[in-house]
Amino acid sequence: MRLSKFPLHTTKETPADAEVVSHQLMLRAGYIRKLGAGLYSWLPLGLRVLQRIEAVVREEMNRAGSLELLMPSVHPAELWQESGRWQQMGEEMLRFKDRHQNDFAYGPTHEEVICHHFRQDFRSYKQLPVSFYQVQTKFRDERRPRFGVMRSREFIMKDAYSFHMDKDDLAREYLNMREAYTRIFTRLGVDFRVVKADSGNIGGAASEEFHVLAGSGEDLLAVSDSGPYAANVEAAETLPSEQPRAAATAAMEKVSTPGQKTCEQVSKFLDVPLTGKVKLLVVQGAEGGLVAIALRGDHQLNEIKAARHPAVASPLRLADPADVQRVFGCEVGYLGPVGCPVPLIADHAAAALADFVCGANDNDHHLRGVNWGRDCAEPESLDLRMIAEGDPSPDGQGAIRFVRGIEGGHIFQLGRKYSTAMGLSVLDDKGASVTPEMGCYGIGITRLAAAVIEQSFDAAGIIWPDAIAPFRVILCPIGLDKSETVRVAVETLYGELLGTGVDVLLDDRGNRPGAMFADADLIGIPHRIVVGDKGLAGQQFEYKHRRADKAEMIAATTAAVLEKLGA
RNA sequence: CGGGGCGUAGCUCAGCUUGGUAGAGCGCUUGCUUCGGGAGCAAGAGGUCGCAGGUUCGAAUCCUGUCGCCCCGACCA
Repeated sequence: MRLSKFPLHTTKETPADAEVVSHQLMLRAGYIRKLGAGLYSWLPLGLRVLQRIEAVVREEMNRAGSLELLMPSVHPAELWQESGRWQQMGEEMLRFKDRHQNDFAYGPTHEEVICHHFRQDFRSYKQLPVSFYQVQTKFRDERRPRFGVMRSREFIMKDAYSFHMDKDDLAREYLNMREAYTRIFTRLGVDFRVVKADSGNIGGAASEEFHVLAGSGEDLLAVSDSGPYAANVEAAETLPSEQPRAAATAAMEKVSTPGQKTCEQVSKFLDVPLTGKVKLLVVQGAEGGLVAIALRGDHQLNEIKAARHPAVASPLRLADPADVQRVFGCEVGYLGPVGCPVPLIADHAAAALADFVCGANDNDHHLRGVNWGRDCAEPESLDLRMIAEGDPSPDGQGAIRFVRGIEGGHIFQLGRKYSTAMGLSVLDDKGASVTPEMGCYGIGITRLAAAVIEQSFDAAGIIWPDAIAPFRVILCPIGLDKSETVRVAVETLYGELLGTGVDVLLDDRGNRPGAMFADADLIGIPHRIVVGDKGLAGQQFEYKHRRADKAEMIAATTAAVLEKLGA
């Protein structure tokens, strides 16, 4: 491609409304342009990157035995009503009516649609297992789109769905996809981690996320400092202490704590560590009523874990303070397990405390020297809290530290949630009806483009890995319109590179060298060849990798250039 | 959804407090000179000041409404 015929719109100034570097650089380098909140156009340069990513994804999906198809982005409401998600999805799903006043949704995901097609055509165990994928535009009406294409409303996703006769075969395919994803992320040249995940409202059992590690990532990951453990903090389990609970030594005592409502205040006021305090959160119960949850003072509730408890309403909702006042007879801030008027469950760490401090269920008063089993009922003890930095890794190897990641892929074993809801069934080899097991597997194509940049840039601009660079090499002729020698040399090289199938960009705009180099660096082409009279005098081109500090001289031949490109 | 902020030239922004006929830098066009890390000089083109209403002799500026965009927060005990 000749830059004289390729619209390249770069800017020196950083757009005001871009927060993260990937967003800034994609705008500055002319990869994307904003159309509205969470809506971006991909300019020719940017589209090339998307197509590169898609190509890698397609190759590996095909290799893994998945079959590409294409489903509509607009879905009839009936399908979503059938699965129950028409109600569940909430505002995130964009809904509209057609001219006949029928309801439709712009598909945020395609489980319902693929299930519908499956039941149209699949009858026999002989047709299973089967796996389909598509690369399709999705729309999720995010409450707050941000960070450019990293969290946009419209985005391109590769989503795949597999169908199986039993759980074992689903587990096999899950591993197959896990390997395919690992190959994809490796080929894209990113530093990534596979982490245990919560399956969210999509439902199902096993689930892992592929995270591109980056400080600007929106997800917090709990990883072991010395073992393989890695989980999204939402999903990270915590272990009960191996030490038995200490024996009670203190007598329970009511103390006045006027105005001390938070754990921090009480801790300071009574001079006891946060780790010696039990706090009580009150949430809506599953069947009306309230449920109390006891946590150690320094711990945070994990809402996902709590909502899984059968007595707790799902999704989790904190109790209205007025209801708490009515039932407990005191303000939130003075709640405690002694005389707790509602069912109580406790996190392992809170249940392991002895001689602890807690609210007295009486305004402006707390209790100290409280012990489970003696002063109040022994609680049901389970894992309810967020994992914290410094906690032992749940697999017993090392301690937890937090890192940030960008979720680029997610694999699920869905089980039969959708196949049941959508009425799928096939006959097995004995003629019995079986509801197939399902898996689903997603990769955020547009998000990955941004994620790669978050990991690979410098002060001058983007640094693309070879695998997804819009062009592999850029030719920068110095004094193109003055020197016939340069013109002939660069045109020859350009033609020969094209002939070998290399994606080559020729900067034939006649710019000054500084402007040429600045653009080349900003748009992030990994290899650069400078052709100038100086070098040609010694039969040499100048080669520089985008990451290298300095250029080097190579023989002025196409073969020497190809060798540098690793082609 | 709650809170805050911003809409003025293609881009980044000033002007608004104290109403008086619209500005800078970058970019763009033309010419000359330059030519190995975003060149210099000169001459130009380019804006219904988001939109609608109101106040006023007069509104980018004041008032009301509306639309769009950005940021923070969304659960604490």
